[in-house]
Amino acid sequence: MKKMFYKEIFAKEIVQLYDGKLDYDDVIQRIEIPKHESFGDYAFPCFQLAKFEKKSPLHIATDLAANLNDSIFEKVEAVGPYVNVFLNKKIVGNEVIQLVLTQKSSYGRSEIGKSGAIPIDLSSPNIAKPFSMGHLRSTVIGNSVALLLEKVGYNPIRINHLGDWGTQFGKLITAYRKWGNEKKVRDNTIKELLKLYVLFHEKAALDPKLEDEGRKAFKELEEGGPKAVELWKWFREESLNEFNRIYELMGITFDSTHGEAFYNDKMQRVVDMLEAKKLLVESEGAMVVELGEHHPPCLIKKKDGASLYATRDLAAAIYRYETYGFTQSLYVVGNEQSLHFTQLIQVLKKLGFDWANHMRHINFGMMLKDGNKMSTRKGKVVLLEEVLNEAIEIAKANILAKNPDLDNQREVAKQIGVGAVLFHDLKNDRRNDIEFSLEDMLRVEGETGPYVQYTHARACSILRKGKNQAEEKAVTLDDEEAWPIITKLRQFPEVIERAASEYDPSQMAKFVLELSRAFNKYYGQIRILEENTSKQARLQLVLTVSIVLKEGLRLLGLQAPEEM
RNA sequence: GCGCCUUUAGCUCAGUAGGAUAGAGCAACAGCCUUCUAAGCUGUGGGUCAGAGGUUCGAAUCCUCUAAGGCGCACCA
Repeated sequence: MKKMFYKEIFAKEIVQLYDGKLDYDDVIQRIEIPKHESFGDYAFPCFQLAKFEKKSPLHIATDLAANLNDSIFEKVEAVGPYVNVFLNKKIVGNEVIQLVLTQKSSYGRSEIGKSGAIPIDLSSPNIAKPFSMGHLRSTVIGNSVALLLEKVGYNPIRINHLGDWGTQFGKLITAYRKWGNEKKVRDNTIKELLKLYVLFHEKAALDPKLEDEGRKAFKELEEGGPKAVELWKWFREESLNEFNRIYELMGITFDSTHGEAFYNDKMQRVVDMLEAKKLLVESEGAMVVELGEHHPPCLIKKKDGASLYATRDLAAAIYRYETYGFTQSLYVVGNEQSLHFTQLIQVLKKLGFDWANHMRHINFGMMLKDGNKMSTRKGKVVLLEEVLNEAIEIAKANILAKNPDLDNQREVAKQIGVGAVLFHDLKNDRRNDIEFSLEDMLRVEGETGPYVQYTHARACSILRKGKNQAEEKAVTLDDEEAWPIITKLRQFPEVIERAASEYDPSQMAKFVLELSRAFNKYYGQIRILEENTSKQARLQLVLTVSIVLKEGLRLLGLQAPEEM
């Protein structure tokens, strides 16, 4: 992958001027990108040098500025204690544009990951419950993290660790046996099951004995009781049908859908290992692993002998290591489970598995409703499918109003509606809690997915009218107004690297917004299709923007329609 | 009670591993389509960066304390 080393050139020149007295790595770290365009493309603050040079930073800056010269710099100036350099817009602009034009959608790809396998635990909805907004976050963030990691050369393995096991199914089976109606459930599975689940918790609050009954039913299931298993299979299958519809809408696929139940026969081995290492102790009737003063113990077996969340996750972690030989193992799961993952990693380390150090909880904030957690148990859920469909309807209405002759209206409306919802979830730091707001989620103006998609479609429209002249031979662009676009295009590979290494799609979301803004501004200033000597160069710029926007959107899991 | 996290414009958030005048979007107001997609662009107003100390040439950013809010802390996942 060819890279552009403008910053490195700047750093090298400074180091040379100080002839061994400065450390290159130190200098490169200190170089910053100024906030204001008027301060140039890179800046070097001279405060640190003042100490051993025994001169004022202003003095040093002036000296440095006077002695720096490289054809790549258009201007070097000292402003107070800073040395600001301006890159040669023609040379750099041209290099960037040609680079993107040759590499196309692989621009920004790297091999940092060396094909290392990274299983990513994402989405993981609970069977027999509706796909809620909460699971949207895991799905969308996890998918984008996978795409980013793939772009930097890793081999991500998307695992949908379905919540298809556990006491909750005992509860559900109990509820179904007591109050369920087969026909109703058959007609409207998820909604009816949710009703039963909520009902169970309402009744259990009054009659604690129900909880025991639920636990007993789960025990029956875990021991393979045929009637319980039959019900469970039914609930699972119906739920999967519903989930698959949503995944298809969002364009997300998985490499594995081994849910928790898959580990049912793999848990005994974990228990044996723990026992062999004498880590398992009895506490209040349950079997636990003590984790010292700093953490509460990790529950492995309930007093009735049934397994728990941690038991299954331990088995899954080991299975993943043995199956994939991962370089990292990620869990895209909400903040509220951070204790669970620290316990999980601690227990694995106690078992002597060094690879536990490569497990990471990719945590994210909760979707709140009126400042509080949404709880399935209380029936407080917003259904993702309904939100997606509403977003698609809005997109359809917009198309009808703005571009009624558009082909493929259904498909485009889907791309835009889904794009709005996904982007809304990705644009902010994943660790922030987000207050559920249908209004915000369905917005299509401003900092939104549709805004970026629109910008891309706009660029495509110009290219169509430019009759592909952009594809022709290299030419030189000399619009000052294009510089902010060039700057953004240049940063794309760095943004990818950073977003991938920090598992942070929001950086990519911000990037595509900024590139869109830069392009839309340019669009307002320059008449691209005007017949003159600049036309072809401008069209090339437009082409690069469309390539990078499309690729940026793809890395977020969004489609980029060419017309909308 | 213990642990983790959050607090920046009316609202939602950025703020590049401490640096030059704290930025966007939304909302409000005022402009821009006979000419490349107005899901766009331009402009105006709006801030004691929760509060108090400290470290530093320099703090929204690091440290300490205080306040408010959230999440977690044994047989749910």
